[in-house]
Amino acid sequence: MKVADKHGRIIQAAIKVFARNGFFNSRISEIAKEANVADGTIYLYFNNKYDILITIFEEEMGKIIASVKQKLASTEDPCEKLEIFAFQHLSLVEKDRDLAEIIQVELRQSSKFMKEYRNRKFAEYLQIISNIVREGQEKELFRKEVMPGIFKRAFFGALDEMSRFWVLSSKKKYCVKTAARQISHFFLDGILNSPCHAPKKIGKRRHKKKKADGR
Amino acid sequence: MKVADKHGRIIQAAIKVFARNGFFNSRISEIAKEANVADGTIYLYFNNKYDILITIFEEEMGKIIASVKQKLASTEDPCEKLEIFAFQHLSLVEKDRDLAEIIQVELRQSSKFMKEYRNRKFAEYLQIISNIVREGQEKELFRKEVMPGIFKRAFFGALDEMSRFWVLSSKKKYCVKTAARQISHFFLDGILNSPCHAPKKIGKRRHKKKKADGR
Amino acid sequence: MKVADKHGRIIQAAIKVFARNGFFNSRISEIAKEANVADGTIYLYFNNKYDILITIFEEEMGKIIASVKQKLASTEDPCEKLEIFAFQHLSLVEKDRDLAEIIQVELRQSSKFMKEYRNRKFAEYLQIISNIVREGQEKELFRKEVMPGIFKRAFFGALDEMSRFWVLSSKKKYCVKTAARQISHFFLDGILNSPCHAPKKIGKRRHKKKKADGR
Amino acid sequence: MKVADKHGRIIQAAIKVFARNGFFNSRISEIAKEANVADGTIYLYFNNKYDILITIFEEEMGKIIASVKQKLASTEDPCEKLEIFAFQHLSLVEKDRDLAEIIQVELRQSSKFMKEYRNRKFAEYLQIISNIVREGQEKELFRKEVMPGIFKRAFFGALDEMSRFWVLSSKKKYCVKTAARQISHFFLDGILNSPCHAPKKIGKRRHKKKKADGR
DNA sequence: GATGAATGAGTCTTCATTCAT
DNA sequence: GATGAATGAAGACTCATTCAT
Repeated sequence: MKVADKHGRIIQAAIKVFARNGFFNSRISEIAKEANVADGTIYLYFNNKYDILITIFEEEMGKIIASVKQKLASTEDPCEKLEIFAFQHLSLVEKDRDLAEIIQVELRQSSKFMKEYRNRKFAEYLQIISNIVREGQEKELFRKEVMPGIFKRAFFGALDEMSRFWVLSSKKKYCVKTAARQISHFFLDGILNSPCHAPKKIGKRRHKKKKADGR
Repeated sequence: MKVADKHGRIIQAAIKVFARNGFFNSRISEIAKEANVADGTIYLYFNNKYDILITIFEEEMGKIIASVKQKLASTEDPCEKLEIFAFQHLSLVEKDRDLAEIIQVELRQSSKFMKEYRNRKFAEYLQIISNIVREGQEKELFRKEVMPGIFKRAFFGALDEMSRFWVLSSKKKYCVKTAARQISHFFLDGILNSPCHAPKKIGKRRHKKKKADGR
Repeated sequence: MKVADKHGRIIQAAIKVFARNGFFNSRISEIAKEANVADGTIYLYFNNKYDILITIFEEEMGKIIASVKQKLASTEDPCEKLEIFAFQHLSLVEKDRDLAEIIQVELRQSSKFMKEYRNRKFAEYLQIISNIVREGQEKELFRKEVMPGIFKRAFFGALDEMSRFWVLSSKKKYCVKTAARQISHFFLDGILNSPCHAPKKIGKRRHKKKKADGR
Repeated sequence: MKVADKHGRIIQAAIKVFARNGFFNSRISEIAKEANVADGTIYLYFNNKYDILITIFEEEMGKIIASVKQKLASTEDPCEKLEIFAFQHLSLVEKDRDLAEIIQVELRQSSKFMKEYRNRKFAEYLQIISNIVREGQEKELFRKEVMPGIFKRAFFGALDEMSRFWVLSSKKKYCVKTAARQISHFFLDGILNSPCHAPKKIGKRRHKKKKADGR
């Protein structure tokens, strides 16, 4: 029960408190109170305040990555995979807003160490996306010009901004499913009505030409 | 000779210092030193440390919005507009990394006030994107199913994450032009090689069908 | 061995320091040093510097009032009571100069809150005097024209000024007993050599008449 | 006109501001504003903030002493003189509450310098009272046992406390004339109903005897 | 292991005072 | 003389961390 796992209780309390106040405006004493633990006890489990933040990231991101990877295993289709990724990402945000807020907001604090640390751990998550892209390109489903290194960021960024919307606004205009579908379709099909899809160099102003030919 | 404009000097110094250390790890005295000004002088121009952050956002976002809007006026084509927006956004990030870092990272601090404040000012910027989308839809260039409220976030998020890459990594693998073009093309054309573009309800798994029809 | 009662130690230290420098010229760090306590420890027991002052007043005035009331219980004679009050008041000042100085001087700081606060607590002390007067009037020992509301202030003021003399001058020309006796006699018998004591309206210039009748 | 006498304007402004906030809570800039003068200008007329306080005391006490002495010259009767003194003192307080508040409250700040300084200047005022007493004793109007050094403080203290009542309470239950008369009568006649006024050693419990002889 | 009272380093902010104009 | 922008010293208060129990 709640009594035993102090480590876990502290982490959960910290997630709640950090999400509520932000890392810098959170007090160790507040976390201790929330966890029903003495202030000093926290230092039996963590080196310092910052270490709690790192640990949250480490443990929770690990879970997330594992979970997403597992879900993706259900299909071979890169298109589907992208949509599944989008759906999973947004679902997680919806399910655990506090955690999402911390990963979204608090972990962007620009402590040099954090920046690098986060990047390393984070790269793993982004990698999932670029792997899907490469897979799609190998299967000749996705265009070769698409640069996976750019795509992974763009795709993640789109989801991330969408979830920030939820995290910060607390009212949810769109349902997760709709959002996940819309976003993955943006990236799969684009938003153009009926583009001419002859393979072309990305970077040539194709749609300008369209305009020229009468549209 | 000391430059007269203390307000401006303090803002510039603060941008530099906040970018270097983060808001909470920055000291007023450091900003003062950087601005060649006495500590107390800062309080002649700003109410408190936080006020400096707000002011940076207010003034600089104002400039950015104005600048972007002006650039967009050069064309009528919504497709081009998106690419221009992307290019402008990324260029600004490249030109003033410190400022970009602050807007990217520091302004996400979760002070409840900031969250709301930032959102308000920020909405203006996002609005530019959704207006382009609506314009494109009116001209029947963009699909009707695209929800501008989702698109604006997805598009901005893609650019934002891309620029975080620059801000945080400090090495730049891709040039701005390439990135801007790639990203706007993701959203215009999608990444699929030769999709079937009969208008369809977004939400129906179109690419699933493709799979079904033999691909 | 360090004494356990930190609250008490801080109060005593503060009395000493406030008396030495005045409230506004006293530093928390000085009080902490005097109390053999860390600066921060003070804030475990008091909300702020001002709160220490308030607490001193509250606690010590409580003791004083209780002590005086107890001493007064030893007699029924209002005349004696006045002298006892005078003696007690001056004795207390003599015994604890630092405390007396604070009550005398520092608590007159004109913070609007303090003014009112002090008055409330203080009224209790003055009340003791006016009650003695009313008692004396009921026993027909004291003249009916005497207004207890004025008398209490006059009597207290006389003692108060006398003690300021001690507090500020640090040399004591008169012994407490003498001063207490003189002052209570001023108020009981007046200073006139052989006045005509037919009951009269206070406010009629009695001593003028005397002059008229040949003196 | 208001324009010319900056010294006077600053003094008047300071009296108002010090009375409102207390010395330590008053800002030079507030005084400057009240006096319609630049902050720096104050330092053309005064050495520092403290110097303003001293000057207020010096100049205003001078005026008060002169004024009181003049009024006292109108009679030879020590009894009358005491009542005149009381009336004058209380009238002054009523006329200029701000000034009274400062002299009452602010000048009691326990800066060592102020304490001594105030005492010196103040002694002059108290001297007036003890001189009246000595005069009365020489004329055999007042008892010889009365110690002028104690009396002057007691009498002044009574008036002083009475005026604090006005200064702090802002409502005035008793009129100045009544208060002045009551207080001077306390000291002239005492408050006993019909004391036996055979000259006696002050210090012998006379009123005890009364009780003994049947009252 | 657990506690929470105690610590004291660290910083924002104020404001009397100065001085170039 | 007058100004008021600029200065920078100083201090109340906070809070992460420690350690005796």
